[in-house]
Amino acid sequence: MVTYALDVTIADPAGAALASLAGARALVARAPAAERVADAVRNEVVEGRLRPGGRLPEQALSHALGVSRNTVREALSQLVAERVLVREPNRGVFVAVPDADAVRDVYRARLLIEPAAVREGERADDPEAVGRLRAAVQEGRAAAARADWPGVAGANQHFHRALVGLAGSERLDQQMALLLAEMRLVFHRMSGVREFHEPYLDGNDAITRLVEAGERERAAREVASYLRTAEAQILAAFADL
Amino acid sequence: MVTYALDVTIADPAGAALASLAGARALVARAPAAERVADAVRNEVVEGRLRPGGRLPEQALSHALGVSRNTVREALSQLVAERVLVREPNRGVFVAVPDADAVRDVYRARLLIEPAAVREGERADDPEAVGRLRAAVQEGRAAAARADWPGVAGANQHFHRALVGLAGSERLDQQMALLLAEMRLVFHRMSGVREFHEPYLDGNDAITRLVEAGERERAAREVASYLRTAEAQILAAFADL
DNA sequence: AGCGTATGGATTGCTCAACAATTCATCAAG
DNA sequence: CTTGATGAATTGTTGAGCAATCCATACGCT
Repeated sequence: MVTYALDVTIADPAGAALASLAGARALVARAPAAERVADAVRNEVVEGRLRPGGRLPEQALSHALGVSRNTVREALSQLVAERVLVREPNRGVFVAVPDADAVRDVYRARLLIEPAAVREGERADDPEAVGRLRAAVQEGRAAAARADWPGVAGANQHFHRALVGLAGSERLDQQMALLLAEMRLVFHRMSGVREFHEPYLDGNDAITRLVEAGERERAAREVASYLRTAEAQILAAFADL
Repeated sequence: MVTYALDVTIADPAGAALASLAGARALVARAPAAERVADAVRNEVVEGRLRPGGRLPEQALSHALGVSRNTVREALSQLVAERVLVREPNRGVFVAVPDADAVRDVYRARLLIEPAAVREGERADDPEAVGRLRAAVQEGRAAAARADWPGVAGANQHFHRALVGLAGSERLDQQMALLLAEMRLVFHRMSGVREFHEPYLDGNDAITRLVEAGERERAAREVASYLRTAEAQILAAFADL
């Protein structure tokens, strides 16, 4: 091992081979505790095991996850910043309960970003990026075949992440991940996840084909109309609750 | 005081008037300590008093700001999530040093969001939203007249926030605030802030006039070309450093 | 019953002190 | 001039503790 590292150094005086190991640092140093707690809680929330409006007492989490209350606190703060949780001063943090306004706001953002990513994205003809679209479509079909409706919902989210991925911006990807996490909270307030997501399987396929064919303008319009009907449908479901 | 609250309740049984006070909660409960620390540090950074690459030892901050190290830690985590700071495990947190890749990534995001907001924003003909554009233009001119170049840079940022404000989405506004904070770090790595921002005073004015005239398509194109030249200029400045 | 007021427990917000693990500079040795 | 040891400084994380706040309950009065 030591010998091997030495060889590499000698064979490559400029150190380029060593530089390629820089990314490995993330692997050797395990994720900080607060990060892991945040991931765990976020998972429980988006997976629906913690209901919107539900409370997250610090001590309970501390005990359940085997970390100190301070660490829990750090994790919760991060999730509040992500809008997954809401903090009410001196009362605690709760799973966010998105209202109709939140839905409208999220869709206003998505309606700007997603069609634009399809229309002008720098990676819209990069086979790898487009491949992720196709993969998400197939993932959705497979889940539907198994009658795995949460799986269909997940695939749908992957599809929309792949759409934004066409833009080729890490920062946009990250932002979209937040918006989609919020959307999962919205879905958990609605019933009938199946009826909601199923019709979009074909739509996603159609959009993917358009992108693959380089018909970006038409694909973008399709995405926009997709989003508009989804928003209307969700708002309608919210109206009677 | 008590009597007054009582009167309101009686005069408005539905509680609509009380609902309007919900926002006041934020005023009665002062901002949490971690938040204030984060704001303070972020200010120092974007104001340029803390140089990119500079280190932020926890103990020093704790002592300087009169809060515990735990609180400092919470604030730093938040700023890391905002990409203003970077954490190197077991080494500390540092002011981020954006590289050319970061610049490209930020501009890819801005180039999608800003023109789209101008072209399709739901508030693009709302006088209040458009007024903020005009206000930012005047702020910039006033600052230039005083030879206050950091002021010009600030006004420029206000202008771009106002552009995104045309979309009418809180979440997009917030995202743009992060992108612009990162841009300030970029500027602090460059010299000649004056030469950089001054030419855009007229450009902003022109864009504002187009928006005011309802020429949204042309305004959007103008914004896009604005962003492209700015990016090229910044990347050129980065090339020789 | 209806309404204002204690009272006490539970929880949050924050601090302080401690300790293992890690990094880094220094310095000695090969 | 690299290797290894030594030690100081800093981070990561824990635990205990306390004031402030909230909330449910009980109490008292009308």
